[in-house]
Amino acid sequence: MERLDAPPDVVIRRLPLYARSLRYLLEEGVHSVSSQELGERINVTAAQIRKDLSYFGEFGKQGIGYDVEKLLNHIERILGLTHKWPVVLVGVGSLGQAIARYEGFHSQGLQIVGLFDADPAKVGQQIGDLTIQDFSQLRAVIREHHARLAIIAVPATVAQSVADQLVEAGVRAILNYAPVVLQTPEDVWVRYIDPVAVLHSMTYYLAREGGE
Amino acid sequence: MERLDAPPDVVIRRLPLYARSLRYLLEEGVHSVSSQELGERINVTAAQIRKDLSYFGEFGKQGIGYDVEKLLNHIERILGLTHKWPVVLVGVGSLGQAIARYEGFHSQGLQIVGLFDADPAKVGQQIGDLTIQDFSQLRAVIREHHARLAIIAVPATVAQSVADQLVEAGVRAILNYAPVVLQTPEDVWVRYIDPVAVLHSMTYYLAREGGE
DNA sequence: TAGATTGTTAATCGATTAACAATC
DNA sequence: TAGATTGTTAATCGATTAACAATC
Repeated sequence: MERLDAPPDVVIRRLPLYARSLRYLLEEGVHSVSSQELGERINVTAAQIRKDLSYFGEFGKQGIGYDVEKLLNHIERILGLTHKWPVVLVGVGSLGQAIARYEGFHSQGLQIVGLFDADPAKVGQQIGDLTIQDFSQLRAVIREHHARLAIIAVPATVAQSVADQLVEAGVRAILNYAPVVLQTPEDVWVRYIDPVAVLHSMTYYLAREGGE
Repeated sequence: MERLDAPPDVVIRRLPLYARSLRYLLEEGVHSVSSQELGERINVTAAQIRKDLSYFGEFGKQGIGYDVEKLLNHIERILGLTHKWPVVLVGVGSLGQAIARYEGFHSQGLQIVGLFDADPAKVGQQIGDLTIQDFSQLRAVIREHHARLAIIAVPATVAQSVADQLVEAGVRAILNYAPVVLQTPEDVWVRYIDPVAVLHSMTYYLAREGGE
């Protein structure tokens, strides 16, 4: 049967994990996988995987499971990963540099097309094959590459202002590493990378366990 | 009334965001805040904040709101942030270096007490006031500092093996930056920092919006 | 006092899981 | 065919929201 409900965001957030696991399986030379097996690899129940996939179609075979490559292709198409996505990166401190250098972005369809920093001493420096540019170039670069994705890796104090400029220049989705909640128009997607908050949520449990 | 239910993990994961927002308010010299105002800052409903806090006690005053400093202190106590937490960091590539250099950990009660890398060329190098050590020292350092928290920033291929060693050495909570799901005993907490997966979940929506 | 806002209960909403007919 | 596993429905579980009495 066909599904017409818009898939919930929780489901969308799991799809990239399914895709990644399938990529690993493919590398290992595994051709077929059941929802059970896939679930064990990523600590998700088999029922959840099947339910999630059912929002998008029927990709498996009863009695057999899923063809790894075919399912991967389906999920990549669903996620829009059939083409490269241009991304601009704002803030080239040590974190920004690590992001710029990480080939895990590039190999996964995310191409950084612009590096920006407010520090005049940094502007002009080369990171890989990109040159750090001044904010004044932000708009032009975003337009030129039709970038709709941006990564913010600036200090918390300026993150909101950077976000405003990005949105103004046409960015539609922001991955924010700065420890502040951004206020953006509702048609702009914002997600957070917040290791300190995550660690603080784990100290809660550690504080309650017996310390040694 | 008193609450006896264990607070759900979603609630625990929001507490650090409340704490951070209260810290900003404190810096701004704001002494009192309502659940409404706090909620607007972090895009959470007032009802949710009040409900979340009710798992831990009564911290506000009807008609007034919350005393910023008092509520912050309460939440920090709940999260176990009244003392510093020793953390070991495994993997000192460019990401690991950025983490090691980030003072946002240190200022928030997270003290990196050991840096480890498999690359003999890196062992002995100094990052800030720490020297990169060989894996053979992992156990000793974890014991010495009673570290129960670890950060993994190694390549995906070795992340599981590193996790195994960490757990074996007594680590109880892991923040994993490697793009693999870790298998650990159920009394070990694992959380993920996964920018690629997050970006891939946003491309889903962008692919469906009108491109320009 | 009147107005504001809490803490909590009940209602709603949404997500996960269990179960099983369909079928490879 | 018999065994395995899908896709889907219904049941369960859990989280969010609305509403309001209590009270500062």
